[in-house]
Amino acid sequence: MRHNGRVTQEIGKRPNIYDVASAAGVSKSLVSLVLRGAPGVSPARRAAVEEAIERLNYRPSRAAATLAGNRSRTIGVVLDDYRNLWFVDLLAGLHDRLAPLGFRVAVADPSFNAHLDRTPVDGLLSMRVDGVVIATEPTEEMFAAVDVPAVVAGNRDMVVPGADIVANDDVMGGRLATEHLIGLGHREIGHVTGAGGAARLRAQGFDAMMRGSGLRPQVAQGQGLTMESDGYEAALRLLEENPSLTAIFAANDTMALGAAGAARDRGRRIPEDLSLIGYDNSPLASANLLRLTTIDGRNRQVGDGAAEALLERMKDPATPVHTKLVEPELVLRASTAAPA
Amino acid sequence: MRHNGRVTQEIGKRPNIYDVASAAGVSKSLVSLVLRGAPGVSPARRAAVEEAIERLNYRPSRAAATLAGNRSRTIGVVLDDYRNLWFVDLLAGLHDRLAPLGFRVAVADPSFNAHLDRTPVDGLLSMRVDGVVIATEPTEEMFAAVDVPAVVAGNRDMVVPGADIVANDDVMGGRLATEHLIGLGHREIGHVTGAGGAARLRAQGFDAMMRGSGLRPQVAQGQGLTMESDGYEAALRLLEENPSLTAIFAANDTMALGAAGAARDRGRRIPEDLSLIGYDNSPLASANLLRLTTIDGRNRQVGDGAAEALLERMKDPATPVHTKLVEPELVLRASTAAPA
DNA sequence: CAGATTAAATGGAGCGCTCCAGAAACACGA
DNA sequence: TCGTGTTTCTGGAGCGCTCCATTTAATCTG
Repeated sequence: MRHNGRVTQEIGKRPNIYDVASAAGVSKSLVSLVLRGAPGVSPARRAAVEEAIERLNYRPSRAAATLAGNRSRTIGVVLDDYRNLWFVDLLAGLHDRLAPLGFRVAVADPSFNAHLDRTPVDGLLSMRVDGVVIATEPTEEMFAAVDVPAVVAGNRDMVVPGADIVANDDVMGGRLATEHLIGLGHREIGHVTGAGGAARLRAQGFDAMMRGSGLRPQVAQGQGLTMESDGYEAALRLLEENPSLTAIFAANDTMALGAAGAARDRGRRIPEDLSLIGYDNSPLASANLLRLTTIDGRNRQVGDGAAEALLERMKDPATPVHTKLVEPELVLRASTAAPA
Repeated sequence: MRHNGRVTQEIGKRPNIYDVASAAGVSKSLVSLVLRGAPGVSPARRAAVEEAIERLNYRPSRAAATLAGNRSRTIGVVLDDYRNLWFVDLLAGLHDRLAPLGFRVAVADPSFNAHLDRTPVDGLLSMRVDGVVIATEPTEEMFAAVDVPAVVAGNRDMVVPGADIVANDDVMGGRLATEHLIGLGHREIGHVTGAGGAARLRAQGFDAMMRGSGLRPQVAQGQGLTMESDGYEAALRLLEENPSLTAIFAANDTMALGAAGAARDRGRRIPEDLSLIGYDNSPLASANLLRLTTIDGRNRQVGDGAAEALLERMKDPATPVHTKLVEPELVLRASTAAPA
């Protein structure tokens, strides 16, 4: 009723669906169908609506669509830290799987909480996301709030009840890295680890492989998390404790960078005097200065799997919770070689 | 009217503002005031409302708030590429300035376009952002669409009409880096540059400083943009063309990493045989392996300035367009030294 | 070619907030 | 006690969509 008398759009006002409808000579409902790419719209009308949209420079209101539809067609991703680049492929994987289905991806950063929001999840729930990907260590507070399908990406310490887990197989990756070094002939191998579930599992793979081969696992943990400086410091300690060490497996590429610094500072050339292997296959690893042999966790696949799990749970919330592990693979570069 | 008869919230339904209102024994309008942190609410009622919110686990609908208020209290940021970490400080600066005023920050990635959206700006406009920060090279299409206050962060090739520009002073930074090398005693200095406005200006600063000191500017541009491999390749060329080169200034830290690889491959130690200076003061620069002397563009300040400009233009859209340059500063580390 | 079936298009009723004009409650001096 | 401000609080009217039950148009079938 309010719109019946309107023939032209008032100037200075953003056009809405009614403006488009009257410009195209159709009903607002038809415009809505075109916007959502629904089937069962005649080509002629669809074209007319699209032309009107173009002509009016119309842009649909996400807010109205979300409110009316009671769903945002958006998947929220909780991120740790932008400096750790593993999330880039994760996002790409999520997007590739979700975009064709009309879903958007929205990122929430724990450090960027808005007024009243206690956790980044609050912000996402306020925007009525249809699902949540937790790509950080979950907290009690966080998952107490979640009432939409959720999946935890990456291996974590805490388990979120009701959430699927999709991650690369960190234990296997740790084993793979260690196996590679042993295969090269190394016997004195150190592992630089950090805090967090993924690092723990990688260490576990290292430990299992070493013991399985009758070798002594030597591990050093950085003071902090899994940063460059932690890798540096831990590698330094490793090298000090056992000067006959010929290889180091770092829990991730960033720590491997730190380990490379430690090796340089101790006069050890890579790979001649010390083999070094990282984890993540980050852009860093392919740098010419390092040419770092590493493990690729195939995070794009993890993103794809996370999207898959979310989609399934959105269709049927009663789907039993499951864990999906993506097989990691060894990426050979120039930082590992047979011991002298 | 629809809500008058409702005493308790139906189970399984998300509570809304009316549920909170009746639980707290106040009107929905009062709840709205509390939600927005408005003044002029008695402490007693405010507490009652907050208690009800807590008890019902109520989470306001952003969609409804945006729709009703005709504004989202959100600033959109268009990002280039997550791998280039300069945006991290930019976001932090934006957030710190904006969050206390109740604004959120939403990120749009050009590679992640949704259905119907031609540019990442479309997505942001659909969510009715109150302002846009363009932290990437703008395109014609992009700014044709923008009808909210906009600011371009960083120096770009294209000028967006009506948008303020906030950036670090790349020319000055280029001059600073070059001055540092000259001051150290270097005479044969090369510059590794890339595509894009910022790189061009940094090269300009390099050029000016070299000529001003009566030295010959030697520049090599990578094939691609400003990636590690481009830095590697360009530095290799530089070293080949002029073996007596004693210092290289790279357009950013990532390219500097590439240049460090080139130096290593040509048997040049840093800083003994070759001084190297980067730009951006990224986490990479502080790595122990590089200890890279670099220029800090103070992107946090840039973010702050961008927020400031947006806020001003939101208050008064007629504010004349202006450019704000943040003074960069030299960060001394171990990759530069006097020539042998 | 009438009747049945299917496809295409429509109008109304919300979704959950904000904004605004005005009502109610409170304060205070004459 | 009563005006007269000054706070504080309230109800109504949308915001621009989606969803759904219907209507209308097109197509088929014997």
